[in-house]
Amino acid sequence: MNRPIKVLVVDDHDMVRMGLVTYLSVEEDMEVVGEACDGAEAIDKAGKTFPDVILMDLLMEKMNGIEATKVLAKTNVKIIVLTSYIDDEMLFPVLEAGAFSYLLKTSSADEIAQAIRKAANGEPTFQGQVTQKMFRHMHNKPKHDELTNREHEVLCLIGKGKTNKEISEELFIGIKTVKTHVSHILAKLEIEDRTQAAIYANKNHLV
Amino acid sequence: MNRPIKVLVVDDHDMVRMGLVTYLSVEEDMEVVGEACDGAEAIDKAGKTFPDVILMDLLMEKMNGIEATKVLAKTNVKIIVLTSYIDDEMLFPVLEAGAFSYLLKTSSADEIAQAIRKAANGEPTFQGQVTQKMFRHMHNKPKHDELTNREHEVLCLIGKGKTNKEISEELFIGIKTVKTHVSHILAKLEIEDRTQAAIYANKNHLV
DNA sequence: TTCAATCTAAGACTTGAGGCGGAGAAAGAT
DNA sequence: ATCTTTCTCCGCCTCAAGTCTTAGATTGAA
Repeated sequence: MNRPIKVLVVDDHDMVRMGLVTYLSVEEDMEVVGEACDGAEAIDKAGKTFPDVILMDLLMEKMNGIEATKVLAKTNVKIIVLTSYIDDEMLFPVLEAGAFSYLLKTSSADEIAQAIRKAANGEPTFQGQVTQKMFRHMHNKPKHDELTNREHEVLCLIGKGKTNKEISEELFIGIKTVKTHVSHILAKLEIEDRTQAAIYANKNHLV
Repeated sequence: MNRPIKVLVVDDHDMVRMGLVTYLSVEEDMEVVGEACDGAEAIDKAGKTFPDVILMDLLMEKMNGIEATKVLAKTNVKIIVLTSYIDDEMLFPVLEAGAFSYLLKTSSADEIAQAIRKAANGEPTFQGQVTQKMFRHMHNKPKHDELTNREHEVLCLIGKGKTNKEISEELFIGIKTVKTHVSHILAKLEIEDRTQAAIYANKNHLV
């Protein structure tokens, strides 16, 4: 065996970091070179410690894991997402952002160690339902994927119960423009009115 | 100092248990007497190790934390709920079930140790917004309680995205009547339009 | 019996929402 | 250099939504 695999642990939960560090310390072929509790700190630490693998939590206070992954994936570090549950809203964005593996926090310590070894070797690990979800995602992507950024913003505000006037003020655009966006949203989502749009936004956790 | 506080750690995440155990082992006044990864195992272990305090996760595979709390709270053990986020759907049921303290997993290791000491001493700990939520829960029971049966029915249909006309047909009443109900709903819920009503209905799982 | 709550509904009125069609500007892709 | 996408905005039009006020019928409680 060569040099140990250098691991950076990123999680805003004290105890999760502690658990990971404790376990990984007994594994002889890997070494925790740093810890971070948010995305920004992760980027900072990664620039100093040059890890081979990063264990990354997704939900964190300051900068979330997706943002950090986007930045870090540009280097050659392998990012293993380690999250509490499979959330469609997070899964695909983070995979697109460049995550290399996707594990649930219910994983045993051993499974995590295996995933780290594989990642260092260039093999991704995807837990259970993730593969299925990816498959479904490919063949049946959500309708709101077709929305433009602006339309997405408007839909979010509709989902909060805002009127067109309020939206126009919040986005600094004219009411007419908002109406145009709304019409496009309704057409793309194949629904009839803003009420259904609001329901859609909430059901799909776009709010 | 007397005998150490006996702690039982219940969580289905390997790493969380490991993190807790690691930390608590350096605290001299407490001792982890057992670990469990679901509610059933927790009850079993508690019956054998007689802990003073139980750190309990809520979301677990087999038997969830609420069920386990209901059973265990009947003994004199103090149960500290340790969860990822404040979910109204879980908070009050688990408090009613007999939980003694409520902490977020974002807590520092030190905060958790403090909560354990306090619990052993008979003092509950509630983190941040929990107290506020409890207060609001007590004094501000859901607004839709004031709704009449008919209004409740109408609200549900609004929550499904139906128009007044559709509602009138579904309930075999006139559109004018539906409008009357809608107006009353908006007034009682203190909102402005049916879109907000739809969001309300969905958020409060009235659909 | 009397009173309060609920469900029903009407008329008159205002306004927000949404469709339809057109159009200019900027940015990227080819 | 041209085409496409996206974001911006206009006017015109229709209709659903919502307000306000009033009111009859029923039911159950005081």
